[in-house]
Amino acid sequence: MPTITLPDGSAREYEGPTTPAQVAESIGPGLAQSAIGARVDGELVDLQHSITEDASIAIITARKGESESSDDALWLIRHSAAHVMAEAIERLWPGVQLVYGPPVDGGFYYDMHLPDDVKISSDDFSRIEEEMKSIISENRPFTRYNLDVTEGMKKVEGEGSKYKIDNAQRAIDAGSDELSWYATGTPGENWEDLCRGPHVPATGRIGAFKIMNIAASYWHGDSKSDQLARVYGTAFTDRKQLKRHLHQLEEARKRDHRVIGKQLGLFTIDDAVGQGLVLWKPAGSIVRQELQDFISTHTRRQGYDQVFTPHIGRLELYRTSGHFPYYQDSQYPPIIERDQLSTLAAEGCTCGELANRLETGEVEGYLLKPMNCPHHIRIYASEQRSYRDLPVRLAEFGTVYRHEQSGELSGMLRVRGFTQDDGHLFCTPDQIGQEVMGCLELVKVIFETLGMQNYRVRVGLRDPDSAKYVGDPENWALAEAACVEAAEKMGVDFESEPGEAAFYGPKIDFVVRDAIGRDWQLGTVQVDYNLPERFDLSYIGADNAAHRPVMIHRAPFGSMERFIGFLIEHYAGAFPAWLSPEQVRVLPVSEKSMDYARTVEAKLREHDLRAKLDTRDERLNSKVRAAAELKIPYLLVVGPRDAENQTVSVRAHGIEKDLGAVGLDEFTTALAEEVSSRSHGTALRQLFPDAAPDATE
RNA sequence: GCCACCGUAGCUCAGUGGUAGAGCACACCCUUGGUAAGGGUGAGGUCACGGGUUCAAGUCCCGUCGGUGGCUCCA
Repeated sequence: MPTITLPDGSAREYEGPTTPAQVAESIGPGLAQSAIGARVDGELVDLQHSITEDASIAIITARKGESESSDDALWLIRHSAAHVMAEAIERLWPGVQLVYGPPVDGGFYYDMHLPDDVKISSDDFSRIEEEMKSIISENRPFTRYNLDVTEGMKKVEGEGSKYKIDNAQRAIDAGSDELSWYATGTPGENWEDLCRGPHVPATGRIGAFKIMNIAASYWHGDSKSDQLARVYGTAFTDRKQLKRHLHQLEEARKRDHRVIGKQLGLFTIDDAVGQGLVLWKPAGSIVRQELQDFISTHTRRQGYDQVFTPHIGRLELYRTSGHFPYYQDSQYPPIIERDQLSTLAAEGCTCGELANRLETGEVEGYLLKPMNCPHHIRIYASEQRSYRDLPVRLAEFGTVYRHEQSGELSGMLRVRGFTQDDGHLFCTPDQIGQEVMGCLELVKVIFETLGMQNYRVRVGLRDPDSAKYVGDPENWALAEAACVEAAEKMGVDFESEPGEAAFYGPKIDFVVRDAIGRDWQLGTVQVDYNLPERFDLSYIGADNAAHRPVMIHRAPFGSMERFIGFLIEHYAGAFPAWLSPEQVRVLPVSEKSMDYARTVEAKLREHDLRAKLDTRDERLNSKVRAAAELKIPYLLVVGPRDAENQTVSVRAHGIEKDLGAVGLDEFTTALAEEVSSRSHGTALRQLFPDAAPDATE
């Protein structure tokens, strides 16, 4: 006689074993009809799941129309849609071997191994969808049945798919004492798949779906293993939700930094220069320079010293640091002097030998620097250091080059040449805590100014069972505690991830998500015991003996390329005035007002504002439109009335109307103040308190 | 790097093996205007590159380069 507790706390008793379906039925026919699954004691299950003991239960329903379905509901629908898609594809292309088909963020996919003569392309999507529609319209029940491990393995092995055998074996290895199948219909008659479930009660409950994309994947995520085809789709309770989802995807694509970067003339990547090498156009350079100035102001306040170092360094330097040859694959090849090359060529040296000799140091060369730390380390080592000098904090916007795999390159977010807001701190072990804290404070100040709230913090700690780490365990414990404490004090949510530390020390990473849903690591703070050792760094302690300093690497924003790529998407190109390439544009109503317009422009420039004048022979409508598309924060319309009164008629980005006229001096002062305080929309709020305060966000 | 798809004017994109297209942007002319495209005229092309098939290739085939998405990688 199980007692079932509902989410509202009420309890019901049932005769003998029951199911979520029966529970829903007993509550009401409406609920029974819209139920698609349940959580029993927190576990997601089928409606037919057998409940034999007291349990708490929450019925999962598919909400229609405007209200959004819960994550659980979408998970069930998408997982079930993956099955339907797999069945459809198997019908269309017999011989396809299914591998694995889970729901994911925003949809689902199914990995499959295609016979050699089968290729699925986006042209086939409508056929797949038609087939799926027919399966859905048959409204066949998802029917689960279980076999014990022996029987189950016998069945899977009999069917002979190595992928399914592997899946079954993994389930058993993970501790399952039985294997389960889901048939869409009657087991033995209809299509079925090895699957742990759960699913919606019947195919008809998949309200709306769409095949989105096809891509390749590797079996077990191993690039040396079988290549699989991955078909992506998405599914919702009904068409309305699907339509809204597709619309959101379209809107998100408009924020894509590559699209906006082109529209606003911020940057370009030119094949004539090279893959993954960003050319900052004048407008983008302004954004970058402003941001660098901003960051520099704060690092100076934190006691950093600015340094500059060259773009290349001797190979020996990187042999010492260990970067060469360990990361050779992702470095541009070494630069070897011409004389040396000719000598080697004359000796008949092969490429393989050359590589060997470069590695051993018999042949010397230069490396396009993959990291700034060795250069900074040599600056530290250039003087004798006392404990009184520590921490030494060196900062540089240092450009590094990494030969990333071509398939990885993506706009400004993954490039081959990039400038890190790099810094290296050399300190005593007991200074680590305060220094890590300082790094996080900097991040916090800058993210707050930029209005960035949607970032995650990851604290990478060592795996206690692994021996791959350098440095003594006591120091590690100290450094890890410092990182965790700093993250806690920063007051943001963070995840501790054991095993994610670098081999040389724990780290804190900042992760953001781009317009199309991909995660990117921006900044990082890393404690390092390794490099001071490798470079034999020291300082003289109070005891007059030499001691080893600890290094902290920190690039709180990662690279200027990635950070600004992300920032473009964050603002959808509508930068706050202080960052905006063009802060204010003057629009004369007609040529007759051109003289006054020039006075206005000159006045703005006197206040160091980035102002431009639209001199085109166009109507005002056209000038407003052009400026609005460039997302310029402030537009000043000037006509005869304004000339007479020494006023400007203001329009602000995001507010699609004339806000009214204010005195030229008044406007200029207010905007100059907004810019110098790096605030967002203060001039607008000051001059036009009635205008929507958040409209420029 | 792997797989799939894509590459046509500065940009966004049409284009059925048979004369290379549109809109925007650009130049010039008309227009002198008060808040998201005033009108006209014109210029602009090695259809990514290299081979091949064909009487004929932007279109079909092969290769190379580049881009996009995913996978893998990321000190």
